[in-house]
Amino acid sequence: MRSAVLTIGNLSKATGTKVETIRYYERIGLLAAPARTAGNYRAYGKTELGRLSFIRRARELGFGIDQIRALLSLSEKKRRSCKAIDEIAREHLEHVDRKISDLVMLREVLHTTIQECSRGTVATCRIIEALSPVGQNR
Amino acid sequence: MRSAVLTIGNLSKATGTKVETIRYYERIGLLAAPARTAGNYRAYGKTELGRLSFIRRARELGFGIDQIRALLSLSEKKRRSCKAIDEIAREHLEHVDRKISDLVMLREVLHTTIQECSRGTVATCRIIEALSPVGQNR
DNA sequence: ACTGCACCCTGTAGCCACTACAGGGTCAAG
DNA sequence: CTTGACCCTGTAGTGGCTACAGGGTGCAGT
Repeated sequence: MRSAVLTIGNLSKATGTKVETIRYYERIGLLAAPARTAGNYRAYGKTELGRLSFIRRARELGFGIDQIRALLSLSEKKRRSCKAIDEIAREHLEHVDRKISDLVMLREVLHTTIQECSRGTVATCRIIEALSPVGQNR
Repeated sequence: MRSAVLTIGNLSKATGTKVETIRYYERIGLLAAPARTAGNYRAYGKTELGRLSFIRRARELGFGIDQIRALLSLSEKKRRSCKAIDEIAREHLEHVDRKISDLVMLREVLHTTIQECSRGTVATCRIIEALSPVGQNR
């Protein structure tokens, strides 16, 4: 039993990817079009399983499709320096850092606003007041 | 000079919203269709300026369109309790909190992975290794 | 009166990364 | 030989815009 053939459903379960998503990855060229069975079913092997697992892990880490494309292509050039890979990862880390600090600032404003809410009527609600332009709040 | 009439471009500048976005808000019913001039230009007044400012502030705080719809409708019922408003805001705060903690966890994994990178060749790159399924990394 | 330009109009398509059908075909178990 | 789980293609929808294309309007300068 060498490298069983996987249907799209098997591959889906094995990688935790929805069937539609796998077909989507094929459509956008992230996965190559696989061999087909007599009944026109997609037939996947270990190679595709590996590639899809890689993609999923990278997605979980928040990499974008184009970044993953680059990572995949770089990962095949084993003897090259991994400088380019490092750069993609660092760029992404910076992106995540920026996103976190944006959200933390937003959270502060939101939290403060909610804290100030008097639990009274809408007319005196500080949340609405915070959103309303000056002098429009009556 | 009582409440000058604003063109869509004026409203755009006054609120920092792109013209296309204003038209989009109209299309989805977040802004009412305004009066028109003889030449079929949209003619806005203070009311719309106020409403759009409100929407923009809420968007900056990350509220979704449907939440803003609810906030706008609630904000008109001045004598009601602001409980429902408080709830929307709290729900959104929770959402933001969850997003932050997800991103912080992700950041940790990413950061650790990058730290481990030996700056050698792709074959020994820890970033690629972290993404590769077990036993696929050679 | 004419020209040029900035602005406005509608309608449609694109972005990201999927997700969700509709309307059919295939395959294995009972 | 039927049932039901799976598979196929193709298209449209999600959120919240953004970007055209292909036209019309308004006003300042000449």
